[in-house]
Amino acid sequence: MSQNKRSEKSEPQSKQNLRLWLRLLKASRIIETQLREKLRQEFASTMPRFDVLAALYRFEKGLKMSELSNVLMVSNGNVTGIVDRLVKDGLVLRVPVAGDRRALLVRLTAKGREDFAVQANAHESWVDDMLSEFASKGGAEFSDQLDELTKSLEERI
Amino acid sequence: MSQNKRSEKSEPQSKQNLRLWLRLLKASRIIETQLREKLRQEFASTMPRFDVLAALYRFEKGLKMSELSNVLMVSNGNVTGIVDRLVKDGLVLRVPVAGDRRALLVRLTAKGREDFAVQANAHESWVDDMLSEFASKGGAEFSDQLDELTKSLEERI
DNA sequence: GAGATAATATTTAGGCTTGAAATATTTATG
DNA sequence: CATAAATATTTCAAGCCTAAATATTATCTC
Repeated sequence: MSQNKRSEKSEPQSKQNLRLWLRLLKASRIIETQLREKLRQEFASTMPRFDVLAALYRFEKGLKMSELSNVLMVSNGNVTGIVDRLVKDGLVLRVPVAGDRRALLVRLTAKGREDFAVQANAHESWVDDMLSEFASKGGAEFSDQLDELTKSLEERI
Repeated sequence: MSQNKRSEKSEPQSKQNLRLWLRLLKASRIIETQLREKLRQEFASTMPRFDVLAALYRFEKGLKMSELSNVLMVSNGNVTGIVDRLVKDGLVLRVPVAGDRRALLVRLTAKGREDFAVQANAHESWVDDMLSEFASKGGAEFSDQLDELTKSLEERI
């Protein structure tokens, strides 16, 4: 029971916030759906795979499984399966960590690095195609507001 | 025109658009994750279930399976499973459509309607709690921009 | 009407996701 | 040293999600 009793008739603020969230979700889903379809069609891949490769591309020395799941903000068990499949496809390696036999470092293979570079270029241009029209009219400000929103959300945790 | 707002190197537009998308995705994920956790903890339910109930609550006469999947922007086969479970839990009914033996109308039961009303109130206040701080500083404009973004995205399809 | 095409819903196969429990290893404590 | 606590990862069960295949019913065209 929150201290805000929004059930009063003349209190549209919570409705406005709800609408804001629904709009955010809708825009996000449209973009995500299109990107997922592109990844599937062009590279026979998926968003989660792309996200893992992106993280490993950025951290060249590799990431431990737990670090990977932190960076991606997904559960531990989730990453295991995705990495399993990437290993099977030769894009990623599990390397033992010296001095800690519990941990494994996940790293891109040469092929993984090459493949991702191509995919990342395509991905960037897909996003650009989707957003360029909107962004030409105040996209920078909007982007900054999104950043503020995220910060405001993270403060609450 | 704030095209060269960044550094002297003038980052390409596509990078800015990519950042916009990543910020949108991040904000969306934070909210979604928190809502999902709340639904699970408070009502032993999930987002997809909530979404289905919300759609059926809005369309009192019920929706065909295909209409439901259109409204929710998810695949046909997906809805089948969710509705199966909602039927099993007594929140939803499948009703034959007179004159078309292919189609089924999905409708809330009395219990479904009652349960959802409670959940929707809670959901609205969760969202309000998350967004009220941010929304107090220009949230209305931001919301309108989100709406424009969605329209711009939908024009491209 | 007959046959083709479209609409509707389900099933299937494969992958994604979570939280909880299980396993293995390391570190801290008595 | 022994044992408990903490850390790292995997496994598991359940549900979510998609695209493709299937089955049934409706509609269209000739």
